[in-house]
Amino acid sequence: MGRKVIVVVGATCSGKTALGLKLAELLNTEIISADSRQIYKYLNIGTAKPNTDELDKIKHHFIDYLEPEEEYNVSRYEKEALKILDNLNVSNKIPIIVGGSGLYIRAVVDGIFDNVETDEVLRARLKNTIDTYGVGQLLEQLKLVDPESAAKMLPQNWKRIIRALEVFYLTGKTITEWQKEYKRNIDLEFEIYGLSWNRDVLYKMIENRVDDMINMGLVEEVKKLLKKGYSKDLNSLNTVGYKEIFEYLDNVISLEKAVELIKRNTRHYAKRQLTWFNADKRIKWVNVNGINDIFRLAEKIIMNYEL
RNA sequence: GGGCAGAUAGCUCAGUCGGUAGAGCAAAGGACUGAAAAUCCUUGUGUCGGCGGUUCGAUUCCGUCUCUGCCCA
Repeated sequence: MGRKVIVVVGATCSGKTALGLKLAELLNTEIISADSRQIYKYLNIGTAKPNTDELDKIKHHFIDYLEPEEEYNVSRYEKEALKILDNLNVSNKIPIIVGGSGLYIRAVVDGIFDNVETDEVLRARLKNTIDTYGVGQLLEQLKLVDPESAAKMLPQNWKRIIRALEVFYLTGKTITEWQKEYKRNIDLEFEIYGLSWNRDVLYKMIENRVDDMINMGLVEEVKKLLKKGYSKDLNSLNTVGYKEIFEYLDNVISLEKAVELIKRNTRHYAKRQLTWFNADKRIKWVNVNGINDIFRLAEKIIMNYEL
């Protein structure tokens, strides 16, 4: 029987942070964030990052971990997260993973095939093919070598197509085959808890939180990022709450419209998260309807662990 | 008080030369293996404002009423 790891998932705004903090406090342990945006420095208000008090009180990993211009990927996340899980095990602490980035969670829980590194030269060449002949050319190539993954690819996802071809050209084996073969051997047992809210209530909370973000100075935060010289084309800034404010600052839309769009896009995001997590049958869903439910849940969860 | 224009899906509107209707947005469902807060796919039945009339048949034409907006008094 492996070492236990507690995982907290759920839609944005569902109280994951609160539950994680409570659990970490009760179990005297640390939090491993699985959030592809809170991982970046200077994205605070718009990502609903834990505040400085909370970060001082409980040690958080992968918060303020990257500069906004840094490229990152799930495979790196998996490796680095596993290292932290090891360290915590050594010091006899039960790790708590908290986050809404489904792919990151999956990478840690199930692993992600990592036999094929990236090859920037090859990528550049493939990108060149796209620029000259269009993405259809690459999709045709992929159809020939790996029809199974080609069938799932859409032309708009050219980065995914490049990745699939990259894997094939570097190894002579398709990404589909690699995925099927992939098996990871780690001695960890993940307990995944999902926070479930009535959809209408969740949406209402999302809307309130967006209003709060504006009151807390989201527009100023975005202006500061621009002043620091960060481009809005950065992946880190292709984020709900930031891209809409860029539009407002460029006078494309009004602030009112930007707020409305942030609310809608956050709802859409929450829905995508739920679709993702609902597919994972290992998740233990807990209905909650307020912060007290979350504290009660924390108490209940820790009863399963000897202190 | 008079005139004009509206009233159709949760919202904004289109349309039916009379055979009970369709777009965008919202919403819902889904996919996802090195961008993942990303990137995509699928889904449109609603007393066509109420009541009468004409008609085989009215959401569509006519009358009337109600409501909304604008204009004139």
